[in-house]
Amino acid sequence: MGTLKITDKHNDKRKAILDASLRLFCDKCFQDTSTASISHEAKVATGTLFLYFESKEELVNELYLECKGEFATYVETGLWDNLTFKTRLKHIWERGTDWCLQNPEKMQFMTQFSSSPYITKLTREKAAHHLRLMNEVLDKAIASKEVATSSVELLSSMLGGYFHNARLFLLDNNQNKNLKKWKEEIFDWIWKGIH
Amino acid sequence: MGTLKITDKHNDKRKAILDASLRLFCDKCFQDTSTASISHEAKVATGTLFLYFESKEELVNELYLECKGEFATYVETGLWDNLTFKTRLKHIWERGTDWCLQNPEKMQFMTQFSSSPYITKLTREKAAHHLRLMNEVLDKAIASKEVATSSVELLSSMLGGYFHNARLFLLDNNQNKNLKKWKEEIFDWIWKGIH
DNA sequence: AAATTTGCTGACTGTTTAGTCAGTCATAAT
DNA sequence: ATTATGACTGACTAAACAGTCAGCAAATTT
Repeated sequence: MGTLKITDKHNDKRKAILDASLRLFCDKCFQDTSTASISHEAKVATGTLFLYFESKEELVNELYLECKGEFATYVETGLWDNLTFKTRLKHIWERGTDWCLQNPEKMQFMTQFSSSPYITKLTREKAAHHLRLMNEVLDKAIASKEVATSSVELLSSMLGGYFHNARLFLLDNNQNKNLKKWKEEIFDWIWKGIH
Repeated sequence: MGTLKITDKHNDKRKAILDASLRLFCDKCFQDTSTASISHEAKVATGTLFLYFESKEELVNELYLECKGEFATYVETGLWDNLTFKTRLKHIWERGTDWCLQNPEKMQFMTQFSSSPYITKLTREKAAHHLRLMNEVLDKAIASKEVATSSVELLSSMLGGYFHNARLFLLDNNQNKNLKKWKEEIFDWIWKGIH
């Protein structure tokens, strides 16, 4: 890859390619989305894609990281240290849900690629680092015995899965007028389970 | 596909191809597993695969259906009508967990392909039909008000996700001596949440 | 105004793959 | 023993794809 100067114009093309990738990867899987179709959707030449990203794999890893980063930034905004554990957990639940409902494509993409072999270990580590504030909330709650569990890993895994499934369910039923009621019902449910 | 007589020999080849597919699909995704490699692993010629399955897609759909069917049969064995809801839910949890721990490759394959675009709507419907006894348990519990929820879909989705995540967690920590304790802790957790 | 640099283009290539089909071989029927 | 059947084979093909590169055009420098 020739080194490109980082300018506004540069970022426009880069963003156009990432946006096009997001749309296409949601429709088809990694292998069935050709670099040619991404370039076409982004309205750049086939070669341009490889100026901005070394390979198709690097492209999808970058996209994954940007989505996770955006999610983490949104969720962790306002997650102050001095709040109670329940308030902080509710904050994560509320803002996480909001972001997912407002960014269905990004949510779908992250779900689809979270178990993909094309996302490298390094990318996963970087993504986990983005979410470190959220993990701190759990760690502190366990340390201060606010949650009864025999294993940190178990709690973290279950809660992650819980949130994830619930968000997917709400996303599937986004049109429904009971959305707000369901959101509250699910949180109560989670809280009953872990407390 | 020419029509093949169904004999023991026939079933041997068919099974060899399905077994090889399972092993390879766990390693790589659909697109990165070539029919040539499946044939090689199954010790048959490349053309033979297409005598038993019309296409690579039909092969993966058949494999998916066989796995789901095997799981359903195992879980639903002994799931009698006359037991209490809690006993029946515990039965599903216990046997579901056992099967997953004993069939890690099939579990991995089902997880990987449950959100794959290569599994058709028809296959999903057939798979759901295999699991209808389990769904009956939920329906009856809701009808008899043993579970408080505002939505059958919500309960079903959350419980499915719960079980699924918990099984994945136990599978990841299969070697651990706390396995039995964790299994019980998770069930109590689930029960606390829904009851 | 000329020269140089740099972003961008898209036709092209080497490789890989699903699926085919003409032919072989083992078994069964006559 | 001869013929017939049908499972099985594997070299082959047409299509698709990631990534390249020689050249162009616009911007920047001299």
